[in-house]
Amino acid sequence: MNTVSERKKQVINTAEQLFSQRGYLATSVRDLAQALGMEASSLYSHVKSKEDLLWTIADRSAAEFFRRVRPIAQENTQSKEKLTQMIVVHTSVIAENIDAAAVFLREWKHLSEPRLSEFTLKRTEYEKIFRKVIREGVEENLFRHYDYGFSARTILSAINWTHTWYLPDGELTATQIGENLAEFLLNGLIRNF
Amino acid sequence: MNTVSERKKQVINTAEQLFSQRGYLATSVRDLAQALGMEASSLYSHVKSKEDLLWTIADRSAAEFFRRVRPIAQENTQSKEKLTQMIVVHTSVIAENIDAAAVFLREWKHLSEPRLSEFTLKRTEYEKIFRKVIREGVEENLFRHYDYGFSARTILSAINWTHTWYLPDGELTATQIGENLAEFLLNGLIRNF
DNA sequence: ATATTTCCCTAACAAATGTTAGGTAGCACC
DNA sequence: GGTGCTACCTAACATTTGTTAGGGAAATAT
Repeated sequence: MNTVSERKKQVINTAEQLFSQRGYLATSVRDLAQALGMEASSLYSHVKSKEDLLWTIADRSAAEFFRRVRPIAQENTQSKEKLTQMIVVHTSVIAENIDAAAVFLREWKHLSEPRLSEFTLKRTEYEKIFRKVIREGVEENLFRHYDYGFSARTILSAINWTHTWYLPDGELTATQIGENLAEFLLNGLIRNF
Repeated sequence: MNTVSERKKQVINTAEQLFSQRGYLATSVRDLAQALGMEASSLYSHVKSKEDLLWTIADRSAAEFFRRVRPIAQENTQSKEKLTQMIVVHTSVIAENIDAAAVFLREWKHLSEPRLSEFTLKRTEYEKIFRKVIREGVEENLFRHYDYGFSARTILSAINWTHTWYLPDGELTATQIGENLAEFLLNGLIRNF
């Protein structure tokens, strides 16, 4: 019963694009309807409310990050390898779902309670995955020791911002960008001799 | 003739706070007026339009980043020292003007033309300051070579995100956070032996 | 053939939006 | 004592907002 009709998928897709490009508040229900070639009220055959759409998009995007990144953190390999892979894959998730990711990263603030709290909780959960691997690396004496939250947030910030300039048809593939990011963040800008 | 009345300063200040906390579009003129203890229409004695407020805040914030960071880039010291200082000072500007910086970083998208273009131009200008110092470091064979835009954006993203979690009364001062960031970004997470 | 479901419509709603018009009370200055 | 300025007011405006009510046509299922 959790199947989503084809038309509803189109609605969600279009919403992702518009929310991502213009922002959630700057996108009216009428804008969205027009982009779909229907009247505003017709949207309500597919969706309970505008905020429901925002929630759907944000929640799915969150789920995708968990689905792809968590398994890596649980592997039994070196923390350096794991963190590298996590950075690469996180970058890929952004690149492959660029609009949804933008909504996930920027528009979640417009959720109202209790979903807002639920969402921020998930975000913290996700950050913890990174913290844990970083802690492992520190305990192996491989990573420098900063506050774990600080390290995790710094890394995630650097990756997340790619959503503002990543071009699907640019020179670099998402994986290449991810690999560059991983190298940059793990080794720093300064060369070691 | 460029003096700003005391009351107008209060208006701008309050707008900074509200735009930063709730977002530009989510803050109505009536919200702002209420926070100032006046009626919505009274705001227009001080300000031409709501968007004018946004512009004022964003433009001033931009000016402050230029004013504080550009001189460092022009110093005649080692690129490593310069970049470190630029990271520290950029972090301080955010911390010292946390609301204005948040508006500068997140809400500028709601400017309309021609100011939108003017603003994005300034942003690119600012990024170039970082690019130049990074290029210097690469040419001195001190920094690793990535695309200069990539390096600049990665560094700036990591710093800029601090605006979401920086607490004026937290454990770390802005300068300490900046120094940590500089060390992290220049040396990487991995220890060198 | 009938019933149900899917998908969309027109029309309307109350509320909120940014902004303008026009006015008033208090103050400073000549 | 009049002039002008500052800082606010009430009232109203045209639009836009998200959403609901109620219905209709076409496809699908029974």
